[in-house]
Amino acid sequence: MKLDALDDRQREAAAHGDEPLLIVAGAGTGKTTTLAHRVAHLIDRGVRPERILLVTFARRAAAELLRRVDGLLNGGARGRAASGRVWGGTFHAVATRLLRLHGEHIGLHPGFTIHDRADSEDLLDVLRAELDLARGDRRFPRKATCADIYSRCVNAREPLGTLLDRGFPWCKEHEDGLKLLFRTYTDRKAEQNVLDFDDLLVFLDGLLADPAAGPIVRGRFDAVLVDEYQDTNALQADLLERLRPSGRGLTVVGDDAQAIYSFRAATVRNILDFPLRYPGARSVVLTQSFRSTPTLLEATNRVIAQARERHAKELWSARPGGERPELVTCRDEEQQSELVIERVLARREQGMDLRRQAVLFRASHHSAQLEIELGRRGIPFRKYGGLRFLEAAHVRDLLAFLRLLENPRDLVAGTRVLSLLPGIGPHIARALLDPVVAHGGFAPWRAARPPAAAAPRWPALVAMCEELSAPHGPALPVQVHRVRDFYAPLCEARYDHADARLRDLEQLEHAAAAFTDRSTMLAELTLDPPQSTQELAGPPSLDDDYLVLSTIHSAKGLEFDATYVIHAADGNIPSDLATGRPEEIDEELRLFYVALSRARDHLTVLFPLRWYDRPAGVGGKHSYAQLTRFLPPAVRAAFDERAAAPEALRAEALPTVESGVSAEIRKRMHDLWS
DNA sequence: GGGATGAGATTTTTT
DNA sequence: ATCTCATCCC
Repeated sequence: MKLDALDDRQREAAAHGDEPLLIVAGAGTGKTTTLAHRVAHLIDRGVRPERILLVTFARRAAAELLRRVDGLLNGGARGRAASGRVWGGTFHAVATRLLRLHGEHIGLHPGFTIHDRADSEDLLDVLRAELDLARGDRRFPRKATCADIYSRCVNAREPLGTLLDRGFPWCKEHEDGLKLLFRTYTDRKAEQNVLDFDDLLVFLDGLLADPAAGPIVRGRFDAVLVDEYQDTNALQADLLERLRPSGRGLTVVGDDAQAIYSFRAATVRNILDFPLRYPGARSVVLTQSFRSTPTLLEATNRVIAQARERHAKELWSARPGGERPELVTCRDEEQQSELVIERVLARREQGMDLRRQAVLFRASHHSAQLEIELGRRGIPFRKYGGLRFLEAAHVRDLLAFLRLLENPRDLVAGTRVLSLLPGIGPHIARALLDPVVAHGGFAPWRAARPPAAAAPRWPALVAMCEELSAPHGPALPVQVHRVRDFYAPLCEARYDHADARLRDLEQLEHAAAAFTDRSTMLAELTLDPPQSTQELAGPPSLDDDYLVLSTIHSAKGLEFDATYVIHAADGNIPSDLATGRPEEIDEELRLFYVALSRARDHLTVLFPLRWYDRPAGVGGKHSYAQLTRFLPPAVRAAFDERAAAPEALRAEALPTVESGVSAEIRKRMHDLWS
């Protein structure tokens, strides 16, 4: 195994022995390369690939890493199939696999279905109504807030009371109601053989803690490697300790300067305290950037230096100088889009593919105007983050059918399916589902009497459910096809643009062929949802070129030759919704840093002066924005500043010079109070 | 009890 | 613009 492609520190990390290892890897310092070499090195030293567990933040990251491991090992016979044998995936995906294999040891039926966030919210909503919590003069938290609170308690391992005090003071008065709700929620999931995202981690933790089963699961692995460790939460850190109690064989990689998932209960303490948790741990810090030019690093180093709490580390680069980053002030959003498109096309002219360029933004809707403009000009793009394929109602409908077939006791899925029929709402759905839950199959429906409006479609539904839930039913694409046929008229009756929606479902039918079975398909779609319809259709071909649009969160770990960070106005970055506490502002700063540090050669930060608060309606309410607080003069000095159209700015956007009259009026108003 | 309608509040990031 | 909740009619 050759490690000479690495620099000294990378090599030290890759070839490190068994003791716990922390790799602090700044942006672009070759983290993936190092991790790939470490995995290859382990295999080369005789560790069997199937005894290596590689936990990444997204499945794509695991696949990419293992591809590189294969590349490194290609010479030796042992490595040939490494990518297929190493355990790779997110915490949640790995937990699903282990629980299906070993969950029965702790009384978990392996046929469980998984509720995603929206399903959890639906169930909480039903229970909130059932428990009559919405009664009373004080408004009970909405379902999304309830789900948020629940999830944070579980992932941060924090009692409800203190969590409410710190994060949700306005919900404190409902503490008892929330406790009751969460108790009921837990019981109901158990009855339905359903696990939510958090349960996957909780039950794996329980499995590992079990005196009989724990050693068996632990014994499967010799090495555990975790990427993006700065974005793990307390529960995940405990899970790792259960997996490697002494820390031997454990490698974690991350960068505290890029911790951006505290809203999901991630805590930067995990990476900061790793050496305390595992005494004798080796720490390796990577600071040489192989990505950005020194001129860009000069700017990004200054940005992150503003963080209140951090491990100081200056990134440096051996690359030649390069172009200074630009900060461009625009009149408004339209001009910002103009400018981005102009730059993007100019760079494409010079030979830089669209996919080497990315537009990044804080919130998903920040790209709406740009998307329209790109569409108008026929410039292909792919958007990552924000509303995704799986969140569309028609896709959720179809998957609810499949989940009900997989697990007839899944009441959330069942309610969704039955409510599609005319005349059936939550109450009747519940009455029809109860006997199915008791029986564990659809036979009770043969004799059921649905309301008259639903009666014509009923026999077809029952026949379909019985046929497709049978142990040796038809092939998966055929199943999806059958469901789609049944669903089509319901979809047309219910939604606008039904034809476009049904085309999406056709895509889903094609995609179904790639999965071994229905259970796998459901789990994989839930745990790693396709970002778009295009992505579901398959990986883009090589000659397929498109501009990347992405939320900053979804751009984590990626790099581009040129990046454009749009809407760099205070209120957007940092988000107005996250400026309450100093820690929140620090996280927004790290988020801005993540955005800026994606660039290899060219970086443009854009700031539109005029900002529409609401999607432009009649009259278009707007206000004038301030530049993000993260670019004070001392930091801006590392940027080239320019205004997109100075004359336009003078004309309407900067009414700062007061006339003598207004000064006089102000003085009078002032004197009024003295 | 289902479903349409309208008023009022809320609006980030995602496994 | 979208979600949530209350009201009213079938």
